Amino acid sequence: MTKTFVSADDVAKRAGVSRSAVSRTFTPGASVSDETRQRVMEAAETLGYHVNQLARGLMRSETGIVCLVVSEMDTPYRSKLVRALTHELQKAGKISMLLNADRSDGSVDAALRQTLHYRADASILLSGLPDKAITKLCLDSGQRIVLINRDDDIDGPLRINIDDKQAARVAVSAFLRAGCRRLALANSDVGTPSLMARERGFVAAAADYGLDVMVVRHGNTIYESGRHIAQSLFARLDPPDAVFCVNDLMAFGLMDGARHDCGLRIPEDVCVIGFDNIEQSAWASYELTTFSQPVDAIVENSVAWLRPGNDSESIRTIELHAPIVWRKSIARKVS
Amino acid sequence: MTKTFVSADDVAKRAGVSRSAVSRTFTPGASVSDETRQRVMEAAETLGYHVNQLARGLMRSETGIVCLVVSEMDTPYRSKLVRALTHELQKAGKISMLLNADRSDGSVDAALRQTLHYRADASILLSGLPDKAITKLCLDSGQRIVLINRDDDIDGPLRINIDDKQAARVAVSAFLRAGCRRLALANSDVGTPSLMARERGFVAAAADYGLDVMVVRHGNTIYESGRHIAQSLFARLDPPDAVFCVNDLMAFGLMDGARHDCGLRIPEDVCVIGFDNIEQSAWASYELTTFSQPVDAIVENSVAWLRPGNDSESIRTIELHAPIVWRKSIARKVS
DNA sequence: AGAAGTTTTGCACACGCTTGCAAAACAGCG
DNA sequence: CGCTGTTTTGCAAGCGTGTGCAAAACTTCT
Repeated sequence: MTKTFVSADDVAKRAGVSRSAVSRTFTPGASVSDETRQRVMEAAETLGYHVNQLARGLMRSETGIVCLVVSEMDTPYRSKLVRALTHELQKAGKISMLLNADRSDGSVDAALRQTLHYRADASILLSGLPDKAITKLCLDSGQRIVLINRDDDIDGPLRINIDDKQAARVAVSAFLRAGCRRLALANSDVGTPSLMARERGFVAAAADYGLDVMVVRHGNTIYESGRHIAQSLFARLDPPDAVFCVNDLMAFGLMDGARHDCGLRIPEDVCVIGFDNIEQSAWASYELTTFSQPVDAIVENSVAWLRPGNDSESIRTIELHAPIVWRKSIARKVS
Repeated sequence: MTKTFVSADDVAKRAGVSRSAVSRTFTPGASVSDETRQRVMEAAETLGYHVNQLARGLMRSETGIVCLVVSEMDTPYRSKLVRALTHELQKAGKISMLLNADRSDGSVDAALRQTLHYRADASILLSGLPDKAITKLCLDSGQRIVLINRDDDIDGPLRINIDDKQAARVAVSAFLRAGCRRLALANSDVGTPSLMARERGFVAAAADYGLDVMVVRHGNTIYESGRHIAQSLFARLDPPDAVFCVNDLMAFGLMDGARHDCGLRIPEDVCVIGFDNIEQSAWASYELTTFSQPVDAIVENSVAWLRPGNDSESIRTIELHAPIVWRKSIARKVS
């Protein structure tokens, strides 16, 4: 347990130069002669020197730290997003702190506090909704905030949303073209803005065609809820012939429920559409028609917003399109 | 863009005390009277003060930062582990930095360098294998290192491994009891120590019973590879009646391939066992018998190792048991 | 009240870095 | 060689915190 980090002073001594020279060597664009840079680099290499970013962050206004606030990150869609975000952030020279906001109770706020403790340059929220006071505190501290799929009305953060309404409309028309008439919607009890937007959009679009929708909400936005909903939906005397699930996980549960619990065939007896287009949608057991989350665009926009020199005043909300991906969970009814 | 963080000085001025008093208020166990603590807390609250952990890390030897190095983190098993780790680390007062080691080429080394840049207290490696020189550098800097399922022979890190050999042996005996005799093993080309241990363990255990194993390796350790392997295995004149897949994702691919591409039934025509026990194993479409990764134990041991005051000299390797989880992908052959 | 013992408090230095500023070194030129 | 203009370099002052040390304040006891 020596716990001996090598400092710029050590390197300076070894290279026979001043500490400033070392600092400048590792500061892009600073004025150092090729010769000293060479010697510094050499000394740094043999000593194993690494700039202390904590100390650097103390002087500069940027720390290079970006916080990702996310709950239930082992969900396929979330983990995909987190992977893509960290990857892109690293490419942009940033480093990501992962803040788990799992315990529901005020945990997003606690996470944002950590964000302040570590003087993060920015925070990206994938889950939950922060308290306005804390959000304001972060913004006042010069932090940038990105809200992904959280439909907040606070001014200051960048909001990236999916056009859920539009997607829901496409879902309805897809069902109708396939000859379905008894529409159902499977949602969770969670009530996230985007989930509710999908539900409302679907119901409204159906209403435009004069159709009612059986809306069922249950539990969390997970597989088991979908399966549970299948059992209650297909026990009805007027069971649906088409179900729009607010995400893929619920869709898989619903499909498995329909097939294995209720003895139904998909798409012959019932058509299903999901949302997110996670890996599993393409698996042969599901072949789920679903809407593709524009992960790349989300990431790209988030990272671009963090780059200095973009006028933070101009854009505040970005709405992205989620295109439908056709697979085999929907097909024309033979009448 | 004010970028104005409030410092301990501001709080001190507001509360009418010295800056030391503020510092001590936020240092557990320091000597402050109840009255001043009260006043400091109040001032801090109204001003929105948050201790600068970067500066604190400069003085103390601990930064509270733990780095998680992981590639392909959207894999179900990995994301589950990352979620559990961050959760437990947060409970222990640590914060996790997520380092994406996706680009294969030396990216683990680059990640470990970041680890040094931010003076992390510890690093936990879930993927890849680091260069020995860099590992040594980290250790020399007083960092603790945990290698999960990387069977490295460097001395210094804590190594947490699964008893793959034992699991493989259980798999063989399960197949034999079910009446299977033509065993196969589906592996990827990746060649991770743990994957190879499963393969070798399975082949060796089968040999003990005088049985040969058809070993097939293909691509990455993912769904598609499993499906591909199914097609090649079941095209043989002596197709297997039991397949052990080195992870669940490959098992799902293999099952879907067997069922949807080759028209086989599971478990009637072929029995399957996987590894990891991820969410999807319990889904009705798969009902996969598999080995459960002891995620909680892995996390618990990792975090315990980071706690100060455990004698870092004593334990170096922990081998954990992965119990089998019985589901329906294996059943007695009717002979 | 005064002595002795216990908290509490403020000062000042250290941590490892960046950066403005002025001195030093260098290059170009007559 | 001296003059001017351009790099390069070292000094020193910060950045926001923790902490040893001695002075100050408070307690307790005779």
